[in-house]
Amino acid sequence: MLYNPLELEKKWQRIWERDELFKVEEDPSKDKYYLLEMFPYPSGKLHMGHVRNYTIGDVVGRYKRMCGKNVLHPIGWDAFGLPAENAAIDHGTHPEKWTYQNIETMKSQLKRMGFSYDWDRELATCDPRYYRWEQLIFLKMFKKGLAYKKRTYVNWCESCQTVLAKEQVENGCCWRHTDQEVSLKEMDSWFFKITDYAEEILDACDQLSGWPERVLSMQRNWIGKSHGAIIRFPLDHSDGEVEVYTTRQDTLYGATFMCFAPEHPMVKEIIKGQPQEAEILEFIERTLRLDSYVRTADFTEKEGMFTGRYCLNPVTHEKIPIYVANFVLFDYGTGAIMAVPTHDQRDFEFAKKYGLSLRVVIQPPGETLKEETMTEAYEGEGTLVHSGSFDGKGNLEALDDIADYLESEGLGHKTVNYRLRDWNISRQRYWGTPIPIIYCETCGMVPVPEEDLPVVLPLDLKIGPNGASPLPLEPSFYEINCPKCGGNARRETDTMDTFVESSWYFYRYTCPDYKDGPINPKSVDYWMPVDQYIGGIEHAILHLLYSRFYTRVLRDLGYLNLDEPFRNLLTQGMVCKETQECPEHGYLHPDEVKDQRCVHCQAEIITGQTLKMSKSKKNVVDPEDLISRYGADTVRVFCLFASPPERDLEWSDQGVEGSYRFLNRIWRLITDHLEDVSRVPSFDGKGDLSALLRDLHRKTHQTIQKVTHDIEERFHFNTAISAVMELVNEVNRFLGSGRDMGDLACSLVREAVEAVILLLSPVAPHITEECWRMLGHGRSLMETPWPGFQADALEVDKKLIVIQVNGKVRSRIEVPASFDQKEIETEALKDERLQDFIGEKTIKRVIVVKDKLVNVVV
RNA sequence: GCGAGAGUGGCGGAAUUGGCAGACGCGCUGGACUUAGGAUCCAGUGGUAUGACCGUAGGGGUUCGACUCCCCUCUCUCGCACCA
Repeated sequence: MLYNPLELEKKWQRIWERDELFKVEEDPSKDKYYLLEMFPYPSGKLHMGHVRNYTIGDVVGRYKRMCGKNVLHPIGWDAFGLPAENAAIDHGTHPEKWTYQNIETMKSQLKRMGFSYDWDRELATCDPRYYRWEQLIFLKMFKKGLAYKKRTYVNWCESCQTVLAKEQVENGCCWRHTDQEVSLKEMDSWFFKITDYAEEILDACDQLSGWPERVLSMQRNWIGKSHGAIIRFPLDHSDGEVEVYTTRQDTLYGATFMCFAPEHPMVKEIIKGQPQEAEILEFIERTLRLDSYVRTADFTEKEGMFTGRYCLNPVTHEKIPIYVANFVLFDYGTGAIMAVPTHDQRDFEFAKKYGLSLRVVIQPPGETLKEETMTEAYEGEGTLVHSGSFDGKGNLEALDDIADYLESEGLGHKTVNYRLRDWNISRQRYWGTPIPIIYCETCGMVPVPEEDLPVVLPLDLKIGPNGASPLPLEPSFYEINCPKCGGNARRETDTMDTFVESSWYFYRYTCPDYKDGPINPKSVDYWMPVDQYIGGIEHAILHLLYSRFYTRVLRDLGYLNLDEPFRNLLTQGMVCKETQECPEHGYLHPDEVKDQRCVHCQAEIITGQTLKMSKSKKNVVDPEDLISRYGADTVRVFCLFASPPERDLEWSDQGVEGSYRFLNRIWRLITDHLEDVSRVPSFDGKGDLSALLRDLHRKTHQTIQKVTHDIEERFHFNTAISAVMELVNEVNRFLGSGRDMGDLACSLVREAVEAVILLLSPVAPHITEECWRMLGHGRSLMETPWPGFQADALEVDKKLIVIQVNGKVRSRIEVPASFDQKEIETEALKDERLQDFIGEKTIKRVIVVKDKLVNVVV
């Protein structure tokens, strides 16, 4: 009988579905285990990244189930988003149709992989039954001031035709369109007040012991907490004042000028009527037109313009000039800085360029700096000078003293600053959750009454050829009467960032049909937090930060009693593959290469770098092709065997073949010896075993121990699989040794074979299920307990002792297991090979490591 | 520049409370079976001057003993970066 994965996998998938083996209910009598993989965007079909992510999860899920846990393992669809609209523009398909077609395709692919999802909990975020709750949460946030609207400079992506959050800008470009530079645009946008939770989210990082340090450090970095002071500088020409934020209040006496960010609203006020007003406005406009990457790049020179106005240094009372400068960031601190050219390199360069004055206020130890001779700023520690009553103090201790002084004089105060900005959630897009707000001509901004939810996204609209959202052009959507006064009103036509949907979907999985609110408290109490979350590192900031924020919002709205959603996080590595290039035709798809030549022009191909699989590099492998060639089990085995999950996986067609061969070996092992093995029960632990049988018995239990440890403690499936391979090799050796196969021998082989099946079943569920039934078992492996190992089976009667001379291995001896240290030493010193090495030399010392080695120092 | 992680055969990777470096797999070599072999099985496979030698990016150190701990250097990956 040949191994026919396609037929056999289909059969078991049908049976699992028929018997509803993946369904799960709340059961207070059982330990719950919430296993979650990041839900996919329904982009068309599954790619290898999905397959790897979901395979890792499925192994954990099946393993935990066999260990007796009540496992929640849901899946759904992150179904709003721009690609659906792009498809609509390109192919004229409506986003809804496109999305649901993709869901159908990908769902059947997931099923073909044999993943153990509870499909009854499936959700799609573009379904009004989902997003209506998101709108309700929005309204509650709005009422608490956690959602607010403001006019400000925002990041605009021309390709997306929409605004982006700060987190969605990478190197000055859009996170989706990595070659589309983001520009600044002044407009009204909705924000979530994530900054209110900055401190809490940052603090809680220390408690997330189940998260990779890498992710935590990225989050801490992103929040960017710093300690400093706000200092107020009075304007010279009016009663106004300018606030600056600094972490270096110790250098305040050396502040000889001030710089505004070009966006700062005060600039326009103070230059009004100045002779250089027009010129400055032109400079501001020119600077803001630059995309943020160019503006902040290393090669961009620091530039500024004098505003014609002065302010007063609050401690020296000197008049200092006010500049507008391109390098000052509007959205950090107060958007204005005090410049201390002697102790800040950027300020130094700026001062030199524009001939501004310098004053040293920190002298380094054993050196005296002079303004006229300085060639760069001194940013180190030292003693304060020219700093009034603070002269002579160390600059670090003066940090606090000066801040206290400012506070007592009413000139400023200590403060903590964060780099994190509020989350801009407005999107000028169609395929998203409508923001439930109405603008009334008389009442102003009015929230949609809760009983009117959901604000349904109309599905009968066509996206224009320029890609812009049809919502602002559709009177039947935006024309509405004010719910308060009944007068003329207009709906908000922005939709929400799709990251809002993914910030709470894992709560909805616990109660997908709950009708009385977004979250059923009973279900959430039972299932949350997520015990294991698995996904790509690319969400280290975006999705994971937003989810941590949203959890706190939901908590403070009274929906849950929880601070952190994800107890343990596993960030799996990327799936990579060699690129192949033709000098003529560029990157080539594997199908376009034959015998190392380009199929179009016969040119020899160049093998390029190993990079993340991507359509643009054409170094992709279609999971569908693999499944129909080898079956899902082979794909699963390879994904896990090739590397540990957190590392990148390098694709290897030959490695896949190897995994397929391994499953074939198991298949033959069982089918070839089925008669022998099925006529006896598995070894019951009774009876005297010969040394050979005891070795096999021991290997079986060692393997159970190792596989359990590798999965349970560290998710190292690659070593778990190799341990099973070793056991298979051992059984084959045993069977090939031509021994007489008595009942006892058969029962031990059966024990070993059953261990192979059980241990491998989370990884390759189909073939193992088939083998399990062949051995006469009636129930699914999913309902079979995970095997335990017997400690007495691990016992050995002889131990191998390594003998070293001066730390180098020179010999090995076997001693009875009962030997103690002294006996081992005596026995080792008798060893002939050792004696040869020692020769005439005198033994200085002998180190004995119990049960392991003897090191003789001569 | 700051922060995090990594560097082991031809390749993917094993080995971490310091104790036989290279498990397992791929590839390769030889053999068996065969009309055939790109199936299967068996044997071998870090280097080498074949030594009792060398070898875990390089250099130092601690130790009886270091892939593992400490110091320095190099390389690579990722994140942040004119953050005041």
